[in-house]
Amino acid sequence: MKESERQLKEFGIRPTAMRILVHQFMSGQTSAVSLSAVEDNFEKSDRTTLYRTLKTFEEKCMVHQIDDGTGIPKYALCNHDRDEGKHADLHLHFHCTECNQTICLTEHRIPTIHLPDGFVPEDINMLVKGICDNCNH
Amino acid sequence: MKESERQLKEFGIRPTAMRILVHQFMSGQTSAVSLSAVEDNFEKSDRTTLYRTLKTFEEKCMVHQIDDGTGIPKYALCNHDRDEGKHADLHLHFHCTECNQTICLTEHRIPTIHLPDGFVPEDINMLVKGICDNCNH
DNA sequence: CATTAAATGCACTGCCATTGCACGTACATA
DNA sequence: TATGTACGTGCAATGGCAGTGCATTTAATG
Repeated sequence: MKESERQLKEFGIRPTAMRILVHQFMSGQTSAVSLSAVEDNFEKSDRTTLYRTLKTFEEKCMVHQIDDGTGIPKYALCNHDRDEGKHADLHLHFHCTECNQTICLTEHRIPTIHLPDGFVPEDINMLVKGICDNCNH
Repeated sequence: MKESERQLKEFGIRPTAMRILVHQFMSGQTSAVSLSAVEDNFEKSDRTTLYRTLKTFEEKCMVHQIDDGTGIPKYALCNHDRDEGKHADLHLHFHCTECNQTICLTEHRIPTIHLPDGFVPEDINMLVKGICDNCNH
């Protein structure tokens, strides 16, 4: 896909074959993916490469890392439609304890929080665990 | 302290010497502690014992586990003053990226969230990262 | 084509949660 | 007091997964 290549360039990432494939893969996902998941999808490639690929994507703010409480970091493409600046991941994340999938609820902004005096917030992470729509039927 | 012993019994935990000590230790903490932190404080005892001690405390709902994004689980005594039922940890957690401490902001309840249709919430985790009061001076 | 930087693959380290097993200790019951 | 049983503790080992160092390959540039 030329589209993936274009996107990569847009974020200042050199569009290598591997990176294009990984981007395509992530574009096709409805939920966040773990490194292992990517690994399983590209058995030909090395774990380290994929690891660093995701890191690069993250540094360039093309994907954001999600901590869904499983201890295994997940990654998802950022949604830059709405201009969220550097904090492109300031939305709600939902982790389904049934199917073990983690999805971004980009519609649901994290409500503003008032902290005690002297506390300066820099990043906010909000995670809801439960049963997702799919598993509820 | 007889107090720690009393508390343990109250939660249905047999008050062994080790458990009493761990409880006392946690009572004296202002921030959440990791297993390693407890370990460092009780060099005489075994890591496994402390690990299982914390697990037991958690199962009996005397402490709650906190995921502060560091990948290392932290534990803190639950605040049962306000009756939160099983969800005694439904408050905000703050992780200071400077001193690396994680504290419970029990005053700050997590705001109610409206999820899309079909999504059933069971647990909510909200974490703010930033600079704490202490490190700000 | 030559030079240089970046990307990739391999081997390895290391942290830390978690588990299996054996031994010790408290508690209940006769 | 003896004895059995469940629970607590300690040791050793496993295993998952993040992260790193280094050598090799690939791509970009003049």
